[in-house]
Amino acid sequence: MPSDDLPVPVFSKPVTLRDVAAQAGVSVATASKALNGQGRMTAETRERIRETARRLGFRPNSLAQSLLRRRSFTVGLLTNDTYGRFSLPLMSGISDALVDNGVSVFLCNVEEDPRLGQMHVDAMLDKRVDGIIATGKRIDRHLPVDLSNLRVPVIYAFTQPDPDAVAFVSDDVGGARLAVEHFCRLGRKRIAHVTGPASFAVVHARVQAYRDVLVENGLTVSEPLLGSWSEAWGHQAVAQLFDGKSERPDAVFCGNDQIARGVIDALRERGLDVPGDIGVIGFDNWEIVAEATRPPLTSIDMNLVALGREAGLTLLSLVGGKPAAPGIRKLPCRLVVRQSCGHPLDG
Amino acid sequence: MPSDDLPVPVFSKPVTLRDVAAQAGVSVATASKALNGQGRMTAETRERIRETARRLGFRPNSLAQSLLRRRSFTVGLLTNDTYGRFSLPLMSGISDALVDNGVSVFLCNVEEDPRLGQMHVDAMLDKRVDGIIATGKRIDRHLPVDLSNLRVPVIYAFTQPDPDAVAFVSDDVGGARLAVEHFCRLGRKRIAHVTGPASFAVVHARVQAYRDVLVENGLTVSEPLLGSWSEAWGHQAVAQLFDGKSERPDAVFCGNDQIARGVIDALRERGLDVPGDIGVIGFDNWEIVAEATRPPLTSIDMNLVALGREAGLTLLSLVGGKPAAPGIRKLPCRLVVRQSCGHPLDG
DNA sequence: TTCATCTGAGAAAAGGTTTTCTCAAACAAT
DNA sequence: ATTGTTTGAGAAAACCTTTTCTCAGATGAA
Repeated sequence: MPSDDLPVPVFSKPVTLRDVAAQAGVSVATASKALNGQGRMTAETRERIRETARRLGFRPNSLAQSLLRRRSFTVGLLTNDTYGRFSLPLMSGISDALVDNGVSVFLCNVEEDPRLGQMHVDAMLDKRVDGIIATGKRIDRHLPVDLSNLRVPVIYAFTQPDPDAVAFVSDDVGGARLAVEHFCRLGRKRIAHVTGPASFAVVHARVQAYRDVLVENGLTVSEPLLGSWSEAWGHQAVAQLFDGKSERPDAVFCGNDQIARGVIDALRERGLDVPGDIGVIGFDNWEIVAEATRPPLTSIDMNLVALGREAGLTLLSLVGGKPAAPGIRKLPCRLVVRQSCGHPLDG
Repeated sequence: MPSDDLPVPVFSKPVTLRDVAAQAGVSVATASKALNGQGRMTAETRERIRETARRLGFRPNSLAQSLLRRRSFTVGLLTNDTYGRFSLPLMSGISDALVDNGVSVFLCNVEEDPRLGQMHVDAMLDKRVDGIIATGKRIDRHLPVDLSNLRVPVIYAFTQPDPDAVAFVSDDVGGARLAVEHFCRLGRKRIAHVTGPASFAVVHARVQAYRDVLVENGLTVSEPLLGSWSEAWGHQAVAQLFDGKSERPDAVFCGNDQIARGVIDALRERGLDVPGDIGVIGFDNWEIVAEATRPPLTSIDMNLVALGREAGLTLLSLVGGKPAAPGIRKLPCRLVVRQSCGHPLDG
């Protein structure tokens, strides 16, 4: 027994407003108004049209709507970080903020290629995106694209912004302070800093914060060890720290979680106990690393999902016509305590 | 001295074909034909229109074009893997294939939420995507969306497909064979297998391949150790392998790189040399893990970028009207030799 | 009855492009 | 001089929806 009142799936051509109007015996204008709650008509007419639309499985063609409204409910997301540790949570936050508002996201990877970047920006503009978000894997490098003087609003998230643009980045200085201050609170006295290469702006920012906190707490500042962002460097750094030339640290603040992992492994190999003898704090809170470390790694989380969400929401308000003050907004990091930093020491 | 012949950036409204036509003193129809190389007109007229368009910085409105052509040069990419190890290289390959053909990608994360999934699929269809690609983080699980009987072609990549759909997955059996056969070629005799939980289909597929290769080579098959996908399990597994109850292995094939790393660390802690005493091969070739392992990890790469590219190209040909045989295509893995598997043994 | 107001609904324009159809002018052939 | 063909270019329809304008009929007041 065929059930005639089930919505019939449409296989061939999509059903248009014209179809609905014809079925309901009204004009397309009336049909449109009925479905959008606009215009004046009898409740009976409106309901009949709505019912017809429902029965036919009508869905308005966004292309036609966008063409008319000059608003596509679509934004472009540029990145140069395909495999990225940072851009993924970022993008997750951005998507969250946008899809909740019915906005779709064009994802474009521009690599390091200006030609590719220009191509993508042009394509986005041609497709009439409502706005563009630029994200990257480094806070101190530009994407290889020129986003100044576009016809749509632009937001930068975790990448070097143009002057006078609206941008969101993590507060690296604050994050570094969180880590070092936590060590101070725990009673550690000789806090070392092992971090990445000097070519990164964040390295200098965090080093400065590290120094500041030590001075504020009346502790002696030892020279930070700059290297690469790798586990191998963490190993090496431990060798340097324990070469006997200087006083042994009782805590190490690391520039990222991979370095921290290298440090912890090297310490264990030397028979030193973490956190008993030496506390370790990492940076990035990359769970896959932080949780595999023995003991699990205390780390600084840059709240990238929240940062992305903030960027998305701000873009939407910009698109909606609300102005936003240009400038760089730094969003706070948070300390995620696991076991590698230890408990308060006695005394 | 102002240079009048520089292209003037357009700040306000986008310039339309109508503007170009007016400036060039022709009708929009003629202008359209001139720019698209269609119709008949004097070379002079065509060039004048082209020059005018160039000068005005004209770019056709994709929305209008798509509306008319019923083709948007846009595809939707569904995933349930926001942070994923697997979906990222996959997406990178897909994007590659598509952007080279001028197609933009809507990225949609559907999490595990069928309501969200339906929302995204509807939005894509409303925006008249030319096709949809579904990717996931697991080969043996469906995305929480129904993609059957859509009006556009659908391709599955690295996720459980609907019956009769076109799908691409990695050849896990082949990959496992590559690893175990490599050990055999190197002269290893007692090859163990440490892998993930039984709830994963790939675990069984690889176990079977592992057994087959051992039998084919006349080696004794020891019971594979099933656990979790973590480093910690790798550690534990080594404890089991060396509990003295059974003969010690001289090689371990691991279900992923994290397990392999745990295995190698545990072996080193027991004073065993990798690859001297025991060879280790991982799976996934996650460079960040494989290269940080000491010694660097030999691993099986699933060629996910290539898989993604293949999926993208196939979708395009489907969109172009060329039929594709339904079914699951398995793409080969490859062995990436680093140091943990060792060199051929004497004898 | 006449005028004003209100009501329900359709006609038409707009958004920007592509494509088919039409047409006048120029030219060649008879 | 008449007919047929080619050429260059414009008019108009189409894609689908939204919105403004228009209008006939109904209602109410004078």
